[in-house]
Amino acid sequence: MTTSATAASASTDGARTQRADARRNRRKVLDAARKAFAEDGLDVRIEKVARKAGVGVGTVYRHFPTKEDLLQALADDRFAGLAEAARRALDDPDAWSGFSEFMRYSAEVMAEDRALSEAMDQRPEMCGQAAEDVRLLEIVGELIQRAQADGALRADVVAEDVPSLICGLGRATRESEGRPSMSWERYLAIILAGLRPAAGSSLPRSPADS
Amino acid sequence: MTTSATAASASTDGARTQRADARRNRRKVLDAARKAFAEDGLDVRIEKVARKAGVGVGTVYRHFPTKEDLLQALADDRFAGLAEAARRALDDPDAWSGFSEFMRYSAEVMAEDRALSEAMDQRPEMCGQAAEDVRLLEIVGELIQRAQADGALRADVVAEDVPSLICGLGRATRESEGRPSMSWERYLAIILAGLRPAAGSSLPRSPADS
DNA sequence: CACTATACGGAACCTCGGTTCCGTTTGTGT
DNA sequence: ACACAAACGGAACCGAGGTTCCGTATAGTG
Repeated sequence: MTTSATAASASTDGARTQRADARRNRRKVLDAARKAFAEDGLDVRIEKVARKAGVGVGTVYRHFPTKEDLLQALADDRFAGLAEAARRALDDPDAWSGFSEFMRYSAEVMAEDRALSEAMDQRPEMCGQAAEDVRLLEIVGELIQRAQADGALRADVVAEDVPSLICGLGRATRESEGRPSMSWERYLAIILAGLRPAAGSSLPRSPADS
Repeated sequence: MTTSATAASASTDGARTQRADARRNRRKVLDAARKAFAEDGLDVRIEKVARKAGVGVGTVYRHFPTKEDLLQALADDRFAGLAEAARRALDDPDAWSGFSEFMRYSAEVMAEDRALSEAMDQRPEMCGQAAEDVRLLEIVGELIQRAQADGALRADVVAEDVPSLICGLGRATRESEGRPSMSWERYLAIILAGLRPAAGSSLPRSPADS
């Protein structure tokens, strides 16, 4: 079956025999889907994706048998990007700076992609799987431990918290789409501040007050 | 046409002539809807609401011409509750404590009601209207200013931030439904910590939050 | 107890959007 | 240039779920 008889072209063998335009269209669909999902969230119409890609719905479906499959492909992509960013962050000599840079990057991605944050609480398994595939939590875990070892990060933070926080951040931000004055950066700042170890360790509780 | 002739019973005149069981059913529907929406989010099936309420779909529709109307009623209710809580918080002699109690209350509501947080970013106008109706932002604004005057709250926080933060909090929390180990309280703590004035900026630390 | 307006239940209806199908077009090897 | 499999486009199909309709049951009244 694979590399069937007649099929020639051979080329890179590894590259499944596939017509050039097909490969091109796949790319176009993926790109259009990325934008469309980012704009409209989980319930974009396939037809809109097709239109944006300049192809027919049939074509979308040949490349991705199901809307869910398309979403999955997108998710895998995004998570791969996050994992990549997390790895880069590990190289930062300063643990806290690495961690917060990673948070910033993630927040930005989340804020720009409406479907991503929606998927995170409407398709937990899908995201879990995607994250698993790229070892995201392991890497983030390291990031966290390094920062905690430096005493730069609350001790009770766990790798699993990060997706939730980032996701909440994304959500919080979207609210502000209308009002350009409000940016996700402010929220990120608040959360990062909240993640520093409590001033007097444990909870900030002082006897006196003003 | 209106208040047609025959119609009697009068009673409180203000209370539209309405059969007793109708009133009872309306209540049942509303309660069932509250639970159903909270569990399944914006896309519960009306039929499920009906089943939970122990009535037929037709009945649901007599009381609420549209799913959207039902949602609106629920939203109004929730926002009224929040406004109420905010007013109570204003009575707290300690500004920060009042503010953080309000945040806690809101987070709890958000965490328990899946539809509410979904509505906040999928039906902005609806929520905006509901909040408007109960002057929510005004009250929260006061809450904030009081806390800021005490130097207990970051100076750059605005009333409009609260819904976003709370909403994000709700979202962040839902993620953890499966793993009971993770509670919204941790996230609330992080955000509250992040909302204190930046460490450097003088002013005595204020009292408890709990 | 009889009567009627009000409510009820739930089957039928309608719309929307994902998915399939098939006649047509196009890339690729000869 | 030719032939054919691969790929395409988009109309048609189908199930899901919101909404409507109408025959039946009931609260309220004389």
